[in-house]
Amino acid sequence: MDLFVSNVTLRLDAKGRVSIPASFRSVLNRDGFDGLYCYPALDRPAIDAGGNALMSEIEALIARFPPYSEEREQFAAALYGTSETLRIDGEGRVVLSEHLKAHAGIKDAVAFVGLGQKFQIWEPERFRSELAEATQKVRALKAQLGSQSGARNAPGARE
Amino acid sequence: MDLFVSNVTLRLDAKGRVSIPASFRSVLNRDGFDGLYCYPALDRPAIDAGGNALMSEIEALIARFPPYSEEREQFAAALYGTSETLRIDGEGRVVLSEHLKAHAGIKDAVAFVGLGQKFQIWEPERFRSELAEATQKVRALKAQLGSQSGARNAPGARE
DNA sequence: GCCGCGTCCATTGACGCCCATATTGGCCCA
DNA sequence: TGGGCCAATATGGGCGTCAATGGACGCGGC
Repeated sequence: MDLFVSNVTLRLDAKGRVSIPASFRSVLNRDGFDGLYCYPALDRPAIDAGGNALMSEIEALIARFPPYSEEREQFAAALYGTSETLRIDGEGRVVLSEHLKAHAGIKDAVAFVGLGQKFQIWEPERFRSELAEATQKVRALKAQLGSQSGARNAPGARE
Repeated sequence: MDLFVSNVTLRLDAKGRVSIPASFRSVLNRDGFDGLYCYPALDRPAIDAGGNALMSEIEALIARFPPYSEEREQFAAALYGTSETLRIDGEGRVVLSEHLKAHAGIKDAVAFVGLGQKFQIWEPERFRSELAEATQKVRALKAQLGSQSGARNAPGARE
């Protein structure tokens, strides 16, 4: 398995530590990255996290803009400038910075959500509502695809 | 055989384990995927399950959206975020998570239903009524088609 | 010093893995 | 063609290991 999938909710202990789910850790290990690369998600109260794959993605995104262009500088600042590399302890735990926790509204528990190439860290309650909203959108798209292609479901549509 | 077909009902044991039908397992083996990829079906109380073929479908669906777009993030959360890869033990059994069981209303038995590229897992009673309803629709459709060409029974129909 | 952080150790509960049994269904042979 | 043998599937249970969590110790730095 080389993708982040599923979601789990785990609690922070008194020292602010939280275990990274074992399945996510194994993906990170395979990816070969010592630590956890993360930054506040651009347009939502969550933390984006991942390893080398995520860093490459960001690099590619920024490389689309010409060097020294305004957009490039802004993207670089927004992504690189706010990112952190968290240390993972012997038990597979990390300590989120105050800045990250504030951005996501995290208090004493977090939800780890697999997104394929990366994963996000949410305050559990906020994730619940986000998920409900997202599910509605997917349903709408599926309905759209279904009506376009007649009785047959389009490839990729859920039943 | 590289498609999931037919349906079987099996019981969960005291530890919540349930055998995957041997015919389904052989398809999964051919597909080359160690484990069972599954997620709650979008608009019905069932669990979608499969191997690499199913994962590719999801991947293709998400790839429609550009990286870092809001839609992509939401789709990834709704699809990858709710997926799980279940481990298959030496006897070909899996343990369904509480979340999955809750979605499908599963208690102590499940019905495995082949759908070609993937299969679904239902609470047996619910599947019976779903099947009855589907049969009605197929009958109605068949009546509409009347004596047209080869309007034989549609695949999956029960007389 | 005191506080924060990093490393190490302990507990407990879940889960993976192994072995045992049964019941089904197919196959072979008379 | 019928009976019985065999194999594979479905199911039950025990046990060891690992993950998640909590806490202790020690080395810095402000």
